Amino acid sequence: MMEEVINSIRRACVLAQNLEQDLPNLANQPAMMSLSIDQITEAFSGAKEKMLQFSRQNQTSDESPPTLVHETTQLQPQMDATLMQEWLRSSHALTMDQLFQMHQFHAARSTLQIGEMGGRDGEDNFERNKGPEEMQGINESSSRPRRRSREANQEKRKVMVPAPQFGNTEMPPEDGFTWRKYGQKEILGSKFPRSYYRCTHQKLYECQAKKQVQRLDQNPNIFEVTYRGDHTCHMSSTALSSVPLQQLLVDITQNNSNTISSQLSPTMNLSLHPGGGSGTAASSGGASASRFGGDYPVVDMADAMFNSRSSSNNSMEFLFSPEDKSDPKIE
DNA sequence: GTGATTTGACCACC
DNA sequence: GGTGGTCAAATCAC
Repeated sequence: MMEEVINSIRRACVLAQNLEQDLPNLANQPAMMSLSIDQITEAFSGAKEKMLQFSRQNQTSDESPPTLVHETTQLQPQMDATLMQEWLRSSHALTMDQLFQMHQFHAARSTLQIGEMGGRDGEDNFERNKGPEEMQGINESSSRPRRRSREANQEKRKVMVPAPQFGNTEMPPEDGFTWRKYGQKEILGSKFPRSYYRCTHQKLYECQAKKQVQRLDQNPNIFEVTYRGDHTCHMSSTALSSVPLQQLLVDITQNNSNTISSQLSPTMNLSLHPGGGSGTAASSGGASASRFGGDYPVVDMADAMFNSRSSSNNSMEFLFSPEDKSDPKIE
């Protein structure tokens, strides 16, 4: 059963790889690109369905669940397959969005518009130009140049993230980047405060990526993470791209369904960032700066593929790198 | 000392 | 004027 899941994931990865290779050719063929994306999405969805099915089978057959996914389903009924599916879907949508961003970037910021997935150059440019504008504001006025742009509202990517069951449950699981908390605010109508994070390397790389984290009132075990802006700190060591594919595959092949559950516990993470990672914030008070433990195999693979900013054109190569000869099944 | 978090205040937007 | 997003001084942790 799990082999089917793995095979499905591999098929999806191959499709994604093909898509990336064809991106230059598909730049002027949105229909073809859309079709290709649909195929990849379906492939990942198929794998996800099988994985959930497999997980459910394990759950029903195992009376003494050793995995957190079982504990999760017991402790939080709302965190069922549907919710997980929705979360996976949202995460998936994010990665496809970023794939298009990548493509658009390499298309020399062409005027190509790909529906709602594209058209984010405006914000990017705005964000990158914001610095000087703010400096202008400082010069022109003694008051602090504080601007909440409408553009900032244009691109919001929401992801539902389950809260860890152990360790610091006040923090959402890590997402491959290091974040620095810069604010927290009580939100009207919400029981839980909203936390505001910016990229740790905002200054160093002028990275304008931000995220907001808020627990859902209905289900405190779920974080709603809203991402805004793009990471321009892709050359930093904070990118998930440093995660070797082998390790991700190991997560899948060795941990199978358990990986879905163990991701809920950052304390049980596999070591995805040798050397302790670069998250200086993570080492300070163990608070906001965070990283994924890397135990979301499918999601991580997708994120790794599409979120990777490690290189402008080798986000797939890091998954299917020449060094990755250990798994000849991947072609 | 350095860097992250906390938190009250400020400010833009509706 | 209310609300949400951000700033920045104070504080904390290493």
